Amino acid sequence: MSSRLKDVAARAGVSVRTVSNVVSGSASVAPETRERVQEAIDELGYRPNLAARSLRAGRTGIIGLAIPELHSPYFGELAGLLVQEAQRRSWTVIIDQTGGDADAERRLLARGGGRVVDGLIISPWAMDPAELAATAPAVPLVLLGERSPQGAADRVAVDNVTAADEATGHLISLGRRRIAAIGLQPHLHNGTARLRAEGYRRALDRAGLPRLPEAQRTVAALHRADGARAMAELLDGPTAPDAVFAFSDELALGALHVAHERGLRVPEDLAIVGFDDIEDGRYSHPPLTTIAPDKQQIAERSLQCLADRIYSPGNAVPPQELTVPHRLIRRGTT
Amino acid sequence: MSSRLKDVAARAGVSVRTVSNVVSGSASVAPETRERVQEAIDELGYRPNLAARSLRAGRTGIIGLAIPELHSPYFGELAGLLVQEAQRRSWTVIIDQTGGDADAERRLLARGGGRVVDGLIISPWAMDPAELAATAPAVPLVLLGERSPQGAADRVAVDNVTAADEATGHLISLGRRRIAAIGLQPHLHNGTARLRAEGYRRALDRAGLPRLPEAQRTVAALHRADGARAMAELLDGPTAPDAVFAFSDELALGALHVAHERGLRVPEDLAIVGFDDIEDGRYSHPPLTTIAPDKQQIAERSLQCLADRIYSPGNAVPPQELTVPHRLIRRGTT
DNA sequence: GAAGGGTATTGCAACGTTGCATTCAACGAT
DNA sequence: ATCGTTGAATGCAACGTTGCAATACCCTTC
Repeated sequence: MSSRLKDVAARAGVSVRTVSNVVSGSASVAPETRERVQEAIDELGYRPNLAARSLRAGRTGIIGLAIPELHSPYFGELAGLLVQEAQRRSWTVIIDQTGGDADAERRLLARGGGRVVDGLIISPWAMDPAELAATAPAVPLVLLGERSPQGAADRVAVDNVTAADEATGHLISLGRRRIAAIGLQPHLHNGTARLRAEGYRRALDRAGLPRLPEAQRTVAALHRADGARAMAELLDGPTAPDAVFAFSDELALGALHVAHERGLRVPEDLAIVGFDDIEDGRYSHPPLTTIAPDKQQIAERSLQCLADRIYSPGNAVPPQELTVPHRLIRRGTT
Repeated sequence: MSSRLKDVAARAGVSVRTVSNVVSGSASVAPETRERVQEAIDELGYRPNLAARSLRAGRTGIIGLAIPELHSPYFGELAGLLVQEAQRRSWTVIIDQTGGDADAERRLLARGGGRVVDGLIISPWAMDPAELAATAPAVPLVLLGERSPQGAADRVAVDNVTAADEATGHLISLGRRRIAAIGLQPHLHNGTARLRAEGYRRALDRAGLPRLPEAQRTVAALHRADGARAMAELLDGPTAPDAVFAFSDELALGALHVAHERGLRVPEDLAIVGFDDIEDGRYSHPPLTTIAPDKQQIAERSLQCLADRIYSPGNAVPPQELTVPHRLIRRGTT
């Protein structure tokens, strides 16, 4: 059933080493020998044993990708791009779902040391960045979207503060004055929400608009349901907003849903800006204005970082902070 | 940097084998020895080398999952469930994106023989089922949603014909008479679209409604854009439909989008039923009526199949065809 | 005090592959 | 004819782990 170099060698009447040479193509092999070996390989259906290869080479050709949720459109799209980009480099991707669970993230880092993977791309969510830095695994690490504390690892992200500032500024420029924010997550160590909140406040301050605490809504997660809940709370509150900046497109879509339910016209009565540029947002009714991070670049540069560290561990540069571009895409909700 | 059993053994002053015993916990070790070894492990930060373990054990603890697109909500949600379920069984999942590309699917099956993976779950798309059966890899295989030709592998799917029949029947029961179908894919070997079309036609026949060729729209892919295009063609055609059965929720959402654009009221002027029950559909405006496959069961039973074949290759039963339940979820579009 | 049974520890070998060094043959140049 | 060079094929060893079998030791029992 499972044939080895040895079996092929026996069948072709050559040594194990020669078969290995044919398979790898590294050394020179006489044409007729090569042909004979190839025949034996085909007949036996030989496939190299990657565990043995990895053991020998000290590398697996596998990288790990850890994201909170695969089923969320943003991470789904990003994972798709990363896998695609990894294939280009003939890497295989192991995907892990941490589910916003700190334990799962810890387990993952621990396994990173187990050297199943040559490198790790992680989008931290629940784990304390300081702990993350301390537990740094035995393999090269790239952080997505999270500022690592003392530069423990390479990091790829958009400029969240500026992006949120732009989103809010866009609403202000449309004449909106009661601008709510949906998506604060003070309970999580993940800094993304904090940065976006900072950008939101900065834009308000610059325009001389008051920061209303009740207009800044905390959410448990970034799903549509959370956005819907927050929107309902806002509309039931003392001062209904005339615009909303949601920290993710999913939140925005949830908010949009509630706005429709309540009979509000979008964007006339309520303008909405999201964040992520997921595909759904292009097909919502009306289509969603959003901040679009350059996901393709996130994927490319993350893998570039990993490749540099995996293949040239010698000339290790200090951890880098890479900022990928973003842009405001104006659609129907503003 | 990378410590081995040998290093730990040297430090703790015991043999390599004893360290291995401590790590695996299989044999009995004296408490004080265990403690001494554990200290050495902690100090050196020892992590087992999984390549070596796999080589020894003949198993990797990794299973492969091949889906056409990670970024599509349906596959994203399904992948999430599968990964979660795999974690429960302490398996790691490698995800591969075939992109509806037959070559990618072939490459994957070939690699399956490379024994990086102990088993493979594949959602075939572009590959000819007959070829798929012929190329059966060296590892256990589970097919998602595809009827394998001569029962070459286990298969997990919903009853597509019946489900499509129910969806169409639902529209008929609402009094609709000009019911279009969006999602035919005669160019693909993937049988899913064909089965859903069959169910659609069966329902029409039973109700004595004519099968209008121009009401059965072919699509290139199952995305919103394809649904939008097909809907536009239908509305520009000679007889505008009063209902649409879309073979996926994404198609349905694209169609819904165009319906809004054209000023049609949904469901009054146009009723829509989708297929998949993706999360977006619950938050569209109005929420989407759809056929919901039991994704949790798809995940559970696929992995159960794999586990059976991986751990008990001896008592190999013939390939099974598992049908998972589905149900019609009525929401706002009908 | 010898025999028997259990516990704790160990050495050897093997999983399948590839790097290194070596061998052997053939050929062209001197 | 001899030497050096190149091409082709090979054997040995090692990657880090664990199964198997063997050993050494202590304790109980008659």
